[in-house]
Amino acid sequence: MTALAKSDDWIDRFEGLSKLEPGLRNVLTTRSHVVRLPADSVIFGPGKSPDNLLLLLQGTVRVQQLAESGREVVLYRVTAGESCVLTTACMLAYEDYAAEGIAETDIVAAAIPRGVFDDLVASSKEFRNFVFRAYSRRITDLFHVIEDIAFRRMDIRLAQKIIERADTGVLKATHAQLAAELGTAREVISRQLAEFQRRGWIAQSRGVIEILDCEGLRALAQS
Amino acid sequence: MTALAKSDDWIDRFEGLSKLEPGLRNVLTTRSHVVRLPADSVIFGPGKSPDNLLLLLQGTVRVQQLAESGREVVLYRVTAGESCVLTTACMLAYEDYAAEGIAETDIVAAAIPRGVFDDLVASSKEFRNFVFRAYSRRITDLFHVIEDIAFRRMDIRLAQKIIERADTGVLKATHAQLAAELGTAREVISRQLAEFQRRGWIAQSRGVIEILDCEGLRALAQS
DNA sequence: GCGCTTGTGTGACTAGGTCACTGATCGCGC
DNA sequence: GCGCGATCAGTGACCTAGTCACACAAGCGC
Repeated sequence: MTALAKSDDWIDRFEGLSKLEPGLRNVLTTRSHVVRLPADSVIFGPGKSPDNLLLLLQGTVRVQQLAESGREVVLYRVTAGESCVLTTACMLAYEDYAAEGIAETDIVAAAIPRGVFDDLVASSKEFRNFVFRAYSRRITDLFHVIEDIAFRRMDIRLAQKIIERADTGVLKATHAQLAAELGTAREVISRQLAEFQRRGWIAQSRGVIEILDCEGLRALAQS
Repeated sequence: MTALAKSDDWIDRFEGLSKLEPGLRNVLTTRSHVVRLPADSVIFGPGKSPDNLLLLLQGTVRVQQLAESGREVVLYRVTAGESCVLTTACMLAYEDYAAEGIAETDIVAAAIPRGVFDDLVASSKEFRNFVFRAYSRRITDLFHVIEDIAFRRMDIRLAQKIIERADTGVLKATHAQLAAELGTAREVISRQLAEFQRRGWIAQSRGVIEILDCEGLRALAQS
């Protein structure tokens, strides 16, 4: 709370905000507060619309869509230096959505109340640009999700996902989690991974995928 | 051009704008202009980002996503009384999108230049609400598209689409067009429609589907 | 009528999703 | 260390959806 809340240096972590006029920087820091949330917190979701715009300082938030069937797809992730615009500005109006945002790690974020958000949009062209660019970013993310789900092959999408999310050649995730990432069923992931393993691209153990042949995966991912 | 452009009564066709202060109504009418476009005009698309926000007065605009493979999905439609917010505010920033907006009928729309849009967002809380609600609407539409594509069965989606788009019991569309609506292949539509026909729910002829048993379709659509 | 274009029907095949399981592995309490 | 419940992974049978390569049919201009 204290150290971060009293300085305004977090503002500079946001590309579009660094050029904000000093007066408005002040508004931002004095009228927002820094919050910390543990991993797995539900930031927003059906029946829980937030009344703050969150600017993420540390950690990542996963935004996913749930179906009644219980299946899910990951829509996008908000990482440090990005904002959760869709939550505040959008969710207000149409409540029949089924997306939720979950803290994937412990997070630190600046929370801007609705009223302050509105004031800033009114008074700063910089801030408006920041907001609309953030929207733009998210919406193009959604377009990509749609394109992937509708038109791309699962093996390619899975290979991409593994490369994208593998940290130092190792990915800690269960088959069920990967299935939820890609909006498919667990069995499909199991079968695809078995095939990747057969080809010598990966090694598997419970909850862990180790990349053995990154080139093999990449070749598939790019096709 | 003339009659519509000189009066401001079109503003009242937009729910969120009717309460706009008189001064801003004036800004809207004097600094925007009414445009007419023929059916099939490309409003925006890859390589063609618009520099006006369109408020649709008459007609409908279809927004669809194209894949390199040539396949497409319809994302949503903008109808009279709605605005094309995603086009202006979003497309500015991230250019690597593959969505396009097409006039589905001849259209009449009020075109608000970027600068005027920005001024209005800055000066009117009403207008901000209008804009953010419009965003909200579109984004929830996208969520529904994702949910449909990822988790719903084709036969159900097709039945819904037929009901939704059939005018007085008749739908003029080719199988290929319906396939593009739903992001699937033409053959899939042909087979599903053959099945619907076999069940006596519809009759088909070249480019036309006639609903014979709306209840049958509806029962499927709601399951 | 003849040919062209566009729309539709079909069979064979592959990819992906569902269902109903079994077996493996882990953490934990005792 | 042992047993046990919970979680994770593997598998076969089956169904739905998408792909490919066609044939066939309807409208249209000339």
